[in-house]
Amino acid sequence: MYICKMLSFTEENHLKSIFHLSNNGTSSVSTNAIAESLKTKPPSVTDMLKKLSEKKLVLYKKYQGSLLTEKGRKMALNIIRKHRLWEVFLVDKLGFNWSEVHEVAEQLEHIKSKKLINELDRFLEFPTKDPHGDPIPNPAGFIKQTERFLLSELKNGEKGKFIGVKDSSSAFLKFLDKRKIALGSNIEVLHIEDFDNSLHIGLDETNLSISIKSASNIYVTKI
Amino acid sequence: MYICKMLSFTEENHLKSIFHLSNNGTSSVSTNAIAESLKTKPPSVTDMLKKLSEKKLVLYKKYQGSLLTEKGRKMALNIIRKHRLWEVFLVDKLGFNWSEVHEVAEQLEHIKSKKLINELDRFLEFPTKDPHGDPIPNPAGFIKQTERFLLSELKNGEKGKFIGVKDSSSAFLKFLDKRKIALGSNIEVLHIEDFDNSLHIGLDETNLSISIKSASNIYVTKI
DNA sequence: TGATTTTTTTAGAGCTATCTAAAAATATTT
DNA sequence: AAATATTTTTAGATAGCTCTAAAAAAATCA
Repeated sequence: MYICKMLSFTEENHLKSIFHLSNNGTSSVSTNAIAESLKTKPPSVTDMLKKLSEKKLVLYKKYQGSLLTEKGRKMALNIIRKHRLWEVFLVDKLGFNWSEVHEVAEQLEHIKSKKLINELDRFLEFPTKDPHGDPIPNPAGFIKQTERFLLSELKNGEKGKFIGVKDSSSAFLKFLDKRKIALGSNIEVLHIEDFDNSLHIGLDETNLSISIKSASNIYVTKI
Repeated sequence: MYICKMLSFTEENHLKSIFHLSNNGTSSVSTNAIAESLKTKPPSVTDMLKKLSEKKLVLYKKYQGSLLTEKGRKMALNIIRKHRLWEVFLVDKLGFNWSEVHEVAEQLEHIKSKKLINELDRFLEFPTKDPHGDPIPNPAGFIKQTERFLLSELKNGEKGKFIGVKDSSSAFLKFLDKRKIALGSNIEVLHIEDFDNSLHIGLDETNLSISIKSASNIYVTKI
């Protein structure tokens, strides 16, 4: 029988980090990038890459960056599935704000119990998106991406529906809250300022200006 | 400001173990007993006791056993509070059987987030007992014990209400399930067998026999 | 009480995960 | 292409938690 030995928190975090840095596991990732994203140092990452490579979760060749294997990608997606389901739980059931859930979900995602996560999924009525608009992988590790654009990519006069954020830092989410920009909002690009590329946008019944930096963190579907 | 440095899983498990082995933190506990309950070896426990003693969570003197300080007792109760609230969640919301929750709750109890546990408490509507009938400490670490007896202590003809189990091993809980002995059941001692001390009991509309060993694992209130 | 057994601690080692400093490989610039 | 800069790895150290084997203390027994 095939036994998938249990991974440590650290191993799981590395897999997740590689996944996020690699276009959903499709491209290869540098050691430094992983270290930065995990707030650790490159030598620690090198050690871990060797270990994950032995476990056939990562393809690793010295100095050549690292790439998830199919098995590693599946494990990463499983952790992400857990993370996002817990985020839904925290917001929908416990009344957390979307800016507060990440830290707690980082802990909850490491709980090991198939039954727990499947029952949680059912309890939440099989959600497909987390509170930030990110898709929730199914138990087999399949993830459905809808075609999306950054708000900053839209041209004058184009309309989009706000479906997710790129950077889900607490600061940015609170920024959006303050301006009443919520998932599902319809946004129209009314004018793009030549001087600083800031956008004047129509949001529901009101108008406001946001910087190019903010617009580059907002995902929309064109409508 | 007073900062309570975060404890590791291992430290938390030791505190919890000492609490359970010490009549709710009132008496002192032997090193071997702790090692046995944590399925670890005595030298590991000795090391940990020194550490917890430095943190003022345990009173420890070489060869003299160990006793929780008030601070240590509070921390243990907080972990137990989390454990039991999660058990309620698993049974009431996710449909787990009471025999399946322990292992998962052992993981969930270590999640660090005050907000999480307080909101969970509210979401569960402030339960006072876990699925095995054990009381849930309040956020301040206060725990309410109802007067209880072992079924084996009851005399012929006495009646009790089943309110909890002493040993909540999965095997014993399944044993109770099979016999339809559930929390809240009313039990009457009809006869105590001289030969092997087994009990003939009345349970709701039926009668059955259980061994003295089983009866010594069942807590009741007299009615 | 003296001998024996049990409990507990010390000593020393291994494993994981982390780090810093220095060396090696790769990438960039001139 | 050579010099320089950056990235990555190696080497060696530290900290937490675990173990076994042996020593020390306490408890039990005869």
